[in-house]
Amino acid sequence: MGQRAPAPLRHQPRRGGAHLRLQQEPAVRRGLPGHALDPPPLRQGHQRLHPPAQHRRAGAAPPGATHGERRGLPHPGGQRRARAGELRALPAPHRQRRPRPRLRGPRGHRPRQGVRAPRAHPPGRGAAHRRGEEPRGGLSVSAPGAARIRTRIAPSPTGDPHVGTAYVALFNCLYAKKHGGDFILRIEDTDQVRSTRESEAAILRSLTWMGLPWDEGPDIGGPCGPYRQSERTEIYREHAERLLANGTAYRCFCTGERLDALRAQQLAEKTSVQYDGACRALSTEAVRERLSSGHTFVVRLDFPRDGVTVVNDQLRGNISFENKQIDHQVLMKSDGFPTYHLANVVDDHLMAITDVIRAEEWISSTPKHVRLYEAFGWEAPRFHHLPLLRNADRSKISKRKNPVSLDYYERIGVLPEAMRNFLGLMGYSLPDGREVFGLPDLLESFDLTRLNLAGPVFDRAKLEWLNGEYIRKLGPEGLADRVRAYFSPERLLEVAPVLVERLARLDEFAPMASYLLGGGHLAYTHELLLCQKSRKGVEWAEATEITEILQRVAETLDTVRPWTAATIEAAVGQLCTETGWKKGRVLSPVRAAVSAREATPPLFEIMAIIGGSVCRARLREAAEWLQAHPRTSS
RNA sequence: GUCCCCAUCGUCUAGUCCGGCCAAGGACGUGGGCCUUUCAAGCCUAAAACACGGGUUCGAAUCCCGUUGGGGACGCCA
Repeated sequence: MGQRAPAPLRHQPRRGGAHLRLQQEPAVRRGLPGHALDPPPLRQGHQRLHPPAQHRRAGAAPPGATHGERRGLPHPGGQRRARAGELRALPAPHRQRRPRPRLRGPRGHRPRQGVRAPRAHPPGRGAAHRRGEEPRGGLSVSAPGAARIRTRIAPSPTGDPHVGTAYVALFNCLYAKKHGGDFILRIEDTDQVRSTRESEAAILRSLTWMGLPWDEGPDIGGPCGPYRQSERTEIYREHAERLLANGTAYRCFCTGERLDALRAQQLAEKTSVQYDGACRALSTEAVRERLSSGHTFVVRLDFPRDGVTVVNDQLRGNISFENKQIDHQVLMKSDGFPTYHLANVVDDHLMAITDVIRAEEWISSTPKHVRLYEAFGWEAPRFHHLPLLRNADRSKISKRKNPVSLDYYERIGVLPEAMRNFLGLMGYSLPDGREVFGLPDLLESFDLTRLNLAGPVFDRAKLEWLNGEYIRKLGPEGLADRVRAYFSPERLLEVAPVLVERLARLDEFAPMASYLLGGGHLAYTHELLLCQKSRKGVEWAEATEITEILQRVAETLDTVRPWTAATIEAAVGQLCTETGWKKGRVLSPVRAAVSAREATPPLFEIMAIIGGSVCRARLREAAEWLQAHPRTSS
């Protein structure tokens, strides 16, 4: 796939990439109200295209496999869907992945309460839509009762585009395409303080670079828009109102100070840390009084103390949580914006998401989401929790221990197809053991239940080997093409201004621009990083001090957006005032870290050219190098 | 601390559901060798793992229980 185009999956909204267009039939209408969210049936002809995958885990059957099918039992047509509907809601042990009920939860008690859906079976999504709850914009992808598979990636625009986002996006995209469905991009910018448009743009750019096309999103629109949560606040407000009205949520007037004190106390007492429900007991009058006197408040989700809430994870089976362990989550912040929990449930419902495929870190808040679906009277989507990418020390992947920005990998010349392939190797494997493969190969046998649930370490050595494989496959002409795109005219023009005054001959351009254009590893030395040269002579700084400076600068630069010489200078300047560090003390090691040279064009200009993701990575790399190479003597 | 998830070479993994074909296979990395003016690539080769303890069974990497270890969550972040 690599040779044909840099991004084999063209961005073709509503049509899917050419290589991925396996099934594009219209959404199938099911005539059975009340079961809109039954595992959607596989299309006619699906079996021809894709022989049934072998499902290792009973509880993780593909959409369309009913209980009976999973167990290899006959299923009389009439009963079949109803039974499946029940099973979706019941904490029934048969749905578990393991052959025999593996009871979870404390003391191995079989969960009995908590999942309330089965009795008053909530109206299916179709019914809800008919009542006028269809997404803004009217158009209906999800016709009543439609079973078209819809997945989404919902990044938060609060920083660099994250490799974990790409990982989750990959599997969402594959799952949707495998089942002939839609893959939606939604921007979760409900954190007013940290969200930025620059970050959002960078995320869209990187996802496009990755070659994972979405069918609906903030840039291309779609029938369920807007796809930016900050533009949907009215929707959340209405929904919060509904919960307040039906008593599943309540207003909380507690101050931040009270909450902090409460948390501190609970920590000291070593009990579980959660809200004590004080405002739950507030009388209507008390609430009215506080409201009229202008107190700010948040809306919290009420959770009964008794019982158990069961989350059915498609990859893990049933997971039960004692309700008393679950906090009364804030749903609406005092700024009127929703928290992730509310926005995500409301949007997933309104956008007719059938399968929530997200990172494992969400497992523990899923019972809150389950409760929210119940509180609204909606049927929940299927949940699939992906393992977390890890650092070499097996902690959750983080920028402090690993470059995590997609922009970084693009800048250092990782090919998007290699990145996709590599991410596809994280926790996943093809049945035949192939390791070099493209999206079409992945799709052919794609089955989420093949995922290895242990968190995979993101191993750059293997990524670079894979990238080399792809480069070799390019051949000389392909390589020339790619390099031309990599050193694009625009990119050269960024570098030209700082070099134009410093060249005697054109051939000096390449060596002088190497650290500006490339992203690769720099060779650090103690002399470079620790020597502070001035008129007074040479002074050696302490490695620990320089390490700290480098780390603090990297940290400060994390949030700088847009990335320009001026903004970088301002941020570094501010850091210096805050810490009392002298500029010269800071700038010299920063220059060394970022360029591995003693002399360069003006520091902030070259940093702007090098790019934020690479600068931050180099600062951290240099700091790490210093820690790993303590200066013994001289 | 509480709750939850996970557990095969240093790393990515196959095998686990349906126990015997596994004295555990492949890949990255590492060591050695071949090829080659050199390097890379390629080829050959070596070292390298079923966390531990019980149980079930004729038989356990695979099923059950426990322990240990790792991770995540416990925000008016997502």
